[in-house]
Amino acid sequence: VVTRTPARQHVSITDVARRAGVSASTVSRSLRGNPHVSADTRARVLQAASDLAYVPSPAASRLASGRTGAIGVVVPFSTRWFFSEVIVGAESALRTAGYDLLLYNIGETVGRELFFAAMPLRRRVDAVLVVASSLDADERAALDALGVPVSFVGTRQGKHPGVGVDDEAGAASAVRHLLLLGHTDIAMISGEPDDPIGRETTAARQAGFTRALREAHLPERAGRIVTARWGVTGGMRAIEELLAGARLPTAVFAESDEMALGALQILRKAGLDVPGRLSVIGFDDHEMAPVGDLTTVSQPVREQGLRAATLLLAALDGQPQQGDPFVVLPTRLVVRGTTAPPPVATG
Amino acid sequence: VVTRTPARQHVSITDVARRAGVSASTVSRSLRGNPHVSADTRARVLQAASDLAYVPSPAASRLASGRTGAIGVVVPFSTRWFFSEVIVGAESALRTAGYDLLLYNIGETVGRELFFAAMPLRRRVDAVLVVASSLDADERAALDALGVPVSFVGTRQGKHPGVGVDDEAGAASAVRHLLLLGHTDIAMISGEPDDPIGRETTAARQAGFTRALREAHLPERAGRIVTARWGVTGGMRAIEELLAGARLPTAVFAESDEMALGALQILRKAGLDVPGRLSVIGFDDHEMAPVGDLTTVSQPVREQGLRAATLLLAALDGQPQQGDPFVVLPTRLVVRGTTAPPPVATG
DNA sequence: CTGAAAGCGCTAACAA
DNA sequence: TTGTTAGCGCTTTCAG
Repeated sequence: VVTRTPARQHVSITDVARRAGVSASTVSRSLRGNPHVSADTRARVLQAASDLAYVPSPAASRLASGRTGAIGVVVPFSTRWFFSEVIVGAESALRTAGYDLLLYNIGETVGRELFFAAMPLRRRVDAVLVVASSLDADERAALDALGVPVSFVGTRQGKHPGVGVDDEAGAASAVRHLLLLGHTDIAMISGEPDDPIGRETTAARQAGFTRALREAHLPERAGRIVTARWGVTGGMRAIEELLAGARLPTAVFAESDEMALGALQILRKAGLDVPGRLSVIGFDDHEMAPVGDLTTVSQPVREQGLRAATLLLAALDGQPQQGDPFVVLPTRLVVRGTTAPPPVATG
Repeated sequence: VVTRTPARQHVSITDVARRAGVSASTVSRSLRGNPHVSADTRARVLQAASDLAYVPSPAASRLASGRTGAIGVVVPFSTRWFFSEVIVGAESALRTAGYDLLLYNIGETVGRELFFAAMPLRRRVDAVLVVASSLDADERAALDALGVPVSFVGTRQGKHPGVGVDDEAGAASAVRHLLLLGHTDIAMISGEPDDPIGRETTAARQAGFTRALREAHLPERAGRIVTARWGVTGGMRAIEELLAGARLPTAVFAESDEMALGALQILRKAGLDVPGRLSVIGFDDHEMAPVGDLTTVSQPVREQGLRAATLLLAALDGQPQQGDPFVVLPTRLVVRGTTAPPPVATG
C-alpha cells in the first residue's frame, strides 16, 4: 500500500492571482517576462508570488504550452572524460537558459539499438544534443522523426548544426612536431575503424597522420598504423604489438591520450626510455595527461559542449541557421616531457 | 518570428480508445498494467496503441497523476571519475524502472549556494539522489522541504537511506598492507579537512590511517599527514612538501588515487624509485590506476550508484525502510606495482 | 471489469 | 494592458 501524501496542495497560479488582485493569465504573463504587462502590475504579481513562495508546475506549463523545457543529451559513455566534459559544458549553457538536462547514456545503460528503437526522448525534450556518435541512416531518421532541433558534438551530420575540432589538422600538427624533432620513423596507434563511437574521429586523425608524413616526403612505410580497441587497454595492446615487431619506431603518435597513457605504461615496464629511446604524443589533453607528462594536442572539450548547446538554444529561439552550421574550434599543441629528438640524429 | 509547427497533432489516448473500442480510462489502465482489466481488453488496447504508434504525453500524465517520473541526481562535479561512475550506476537502475534522470552539477554550473537557494528540483522530481556532499543543516532542510525521498552516496545523513563504503576500514587495510611489507615510517597525503565535497571521506580515511598505525604500536610521529587540495595537483603539492622535509618516509598512503597518481608523477620526475625507495598506495581503484601500476584499495563505485537508486525506488514504492538504511559495501586491496618492502629492512 | 465526469495547473487565443 | 474562455492529454474517483 502506497503511503502517498494526499497531493499536498501546492500554491497555484490562481492563489497568486487572487493575492495580487489580477487574473491568472496576468500572473502567467508577468512571471514569464511577457512585455505586455504594466510595470506596477508586474511588481505586484512578483511580490505576491514571492510572498506565497510560488513555484510554477512544470508539468502544467508543459502540457499547456507544448514545450517541455528539457533538452536530451545523448552520449555513448558518460564516464569517459571527454564526454563528461562535454556534458558539463552543455549543462552550463542549458541551465542558464532555463532548460533541464535529461541524460541518456546509450553505450552502457540502455544499449544503442534499444535506444533508437524505443526513442525514449519522444515527447520529453525540445531538442537533442548528440555527442560523438556516428549515426547510420536509420538512427538519423529516428532522431529526425522527433521533429526537434538536433545538434552534434564531434561528428558532422549533414546539415545539422554541430561543433568539433579539425581532427585531421590536429593530428597533422602532432606529427609535424615529431618531424621537426627529427623523427623519420613514426608509428600511429589508433582505435579500430569499425568502432561506432569514434569512427569519424579515428578516420580523420589517421588521415592527418598520413598526410603530414606524405607532405614531409617520407616513404609510405615510415608511417605504420597499429589499431586496437580504444582506451588505455587498447593503447597497451597496440604498443605491445609494435614492441613485438622487428623494427621499433622512434616516435609514436597515439590517437587519444588514453591510448598514449596505456602505451607509456607498457614502455615504462619494458624499461624503454621515453623520450630518450622513443617519443610519444597523444591527442585530447586529457586531465590525466600531466600525470604522464604527456605531450599532446589539446582541444577545448567543455567549450564544444557549450557551443553545441548554444546552437540548439538558437534553433529553439527560431533563429534560422546561416551558412555552414558546423563550428570548428582550434586545437593547440601542448609540449610536455614525452617528446624529444630521436636517439640517433637523422636527416 | 518563431517558425514552430502548429502543435503537430500527436496521437492521443482518445485515438487509441476509439480504435480499441473502449474508453480512455480503460486505455490508461491497460497501458499502465492496472490489474483490473480483462486480458483481451488489454490485448486489444495494446494492439491499437501499437498500430497508432501511440506515445503517452509525459506532461499530461504528470499533471494528472502528480508524479513526475523523474529523479534528480545531484553531484558536485560530474566530470570526476567517481561521480560519473555513480551516475551511470544510478542511471541503469532508474532507466529500468522507467524514471528519467535529471542531472544537477552543483559544483561547477550553478554553484552550491545558488542551487540550495533556488532549489530547481522543486516540482520536477519524485526523489533525489545526492552524491558525496556533506550537507549543512540549511542544505539538508532545503532538501527535506522538497517532501520527496532522498538518498545519499558516500555520506551518512541522519536517518536517510544511503550507500557507501567503510572508508576508515579501507584506509586501515591500505596501511596494514604497508605495515606487513615492513614499513614503519608511513606518511599520508590527503585532502583538506574543510573541503565540503570530501570532508567526511577525508576524515574517515585519516582516522583509518591513524588507527592502523596505533594498532601496530608505532610511535605517533611515524604517521605524518600532509594535506593539500584534492586531486592530481594536490597530490603533487603534498608529495613535494614531503620531499622538501627532512626525513622521507618509506611509504605514502594517498587518500585518493588521483592524489597518488599526482605524487607518482613528481616522484618519477625527482628520480626516486617507486617502490624501491618509496612505496605508494592509493584509494578508489580509479580507471587510471593501472596506468600508474598503482596499488590501491578498490571500492565498487558504480554499484554504489545503483544501490542508492534502488533504495530510492523502494521508497517511492512505499516500502518502509527497516533498520539502518545505510548500506555499506566492501572494499578490496588491489596490489599492483607501487608497493614493496622498504629499502632497508626494519624490525 | 468498464465508462463518465471532473479535474491536474497552466497557457493562449480572443475579446474587451 | 488585462480578463475570459477553452483547452493541453492524461488519471482518477465514483458509479454501474
